[in-house]
Amino acid sequence: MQNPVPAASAPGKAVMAAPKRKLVAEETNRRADILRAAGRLFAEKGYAATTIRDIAGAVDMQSGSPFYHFRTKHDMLRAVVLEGIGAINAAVAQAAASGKSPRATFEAMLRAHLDQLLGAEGRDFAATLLHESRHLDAEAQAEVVMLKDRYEAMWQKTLKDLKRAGLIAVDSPLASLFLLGALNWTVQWYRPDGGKSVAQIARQLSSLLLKPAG
Amino acid sequence: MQNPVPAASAPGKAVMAAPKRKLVAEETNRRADILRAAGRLFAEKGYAATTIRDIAGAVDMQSGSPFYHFRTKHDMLRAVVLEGIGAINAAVAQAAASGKSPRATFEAMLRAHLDQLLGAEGRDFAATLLHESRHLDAEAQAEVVMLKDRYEAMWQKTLKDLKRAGLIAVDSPLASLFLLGALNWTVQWYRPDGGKSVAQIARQLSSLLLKPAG
DNA sequence: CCTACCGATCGGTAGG
DNA sequence: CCTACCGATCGGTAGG
Repeated sequence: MQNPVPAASAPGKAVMAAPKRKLVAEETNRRADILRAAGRLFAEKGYAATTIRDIAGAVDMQSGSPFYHFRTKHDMLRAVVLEGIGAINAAVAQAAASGKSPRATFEAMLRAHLDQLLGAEGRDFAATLLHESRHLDAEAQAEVVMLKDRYEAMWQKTLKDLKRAGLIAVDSPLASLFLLGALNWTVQWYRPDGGKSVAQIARQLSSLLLKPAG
Repeated sequence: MQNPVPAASAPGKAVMAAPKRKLVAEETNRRADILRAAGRLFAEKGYAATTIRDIAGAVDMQSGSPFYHFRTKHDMLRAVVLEGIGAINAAVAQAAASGKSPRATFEAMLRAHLDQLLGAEGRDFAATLLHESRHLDAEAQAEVVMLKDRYEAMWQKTLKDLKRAGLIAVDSPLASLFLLGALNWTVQWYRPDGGKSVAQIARQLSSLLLKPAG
């Protein structure tokens, strides 16, 4: 949304069509490069301790150049955080709609959430979402809160399904918060080269909360 | 440990004893004031976004004066974080040694942990411990990791006791991590003026994890 | 603990 | 997207 097409590539004659398309794609990639680098640095050092020069250097730009793609540093944070919650929401919603049994659906949702938090593609966006959202301005924070509420409601609904199926004793909102806490805390201790896979962690959490099968 | 007695209060004659003692007490209080203010600001805005001028202003000092009590901003962070983990450790260890039944001991430990995280006296130190420790240097981080490991071992032992008493199905290290995640995540959603008290939260988490009584 | 200050660094911009 | 730059702010210090 920010400078999707720079002023430099103003509309030209028909002969310009091909180069223009390529330019747009390159610019989009550059923007995505900056976002990935910003996400990694925000996750590693925190938003306030990350400088524009850090981000620019990570994508081999000069310090003023990121501002061609983003208006402010704050806009980068906003984009990273929204990417984080968007990816988690999409992944877990897909798992929730898989049409399997309540227990299998629940485990698929746990896996999806953990994949986003711990997997290489999503973890920097997720960590920034979890730890740096307070640096957003009030408007962006309200946006994030709305998306978070929607996300938590999805888990609340899943707990109700599990209760109805007799697989869980309590489906209070508090139970959702405990569950999300156990999930989100994994970013503090999970190591990719540790003994446990994401699928194993999901299964153990499931078996801790649900009644034994059969 | 940092400037416990400033050079200004060098040993004098006997007549100096009383004023000197008072001076020391005042200086100690000033240091504690700074630490509380730093904890609050670190918890609210994060370490990197908090300036020495913020902290000095919060205790009505000029911007250079905190350095009379602390060598660097980093030393303040270290002191805040160590105060945080020290207080949690002490509170939960006391609950663990209460000599009650396994279930009652467990609930007392949950309450103690949550009191430190959510209560007015400890929450800023605890939040700084949980969210800002990454800004510590390697040496201080190792110190914190050691204390954290000791703390987690205490919970691990408690889970083993519960297992032995037949109150819990699984006492793996992973279960400890899930439990601590559910506990530590409360700082993200708990509101003092919300509907639930710390004791209620502790009881609900206990009943979610333990088998029904009797 | 204050006054007065310093060098370094920061987010952002004008003009190309 | 780079060059060159600006005003603001930062952690920290010397001297009292």
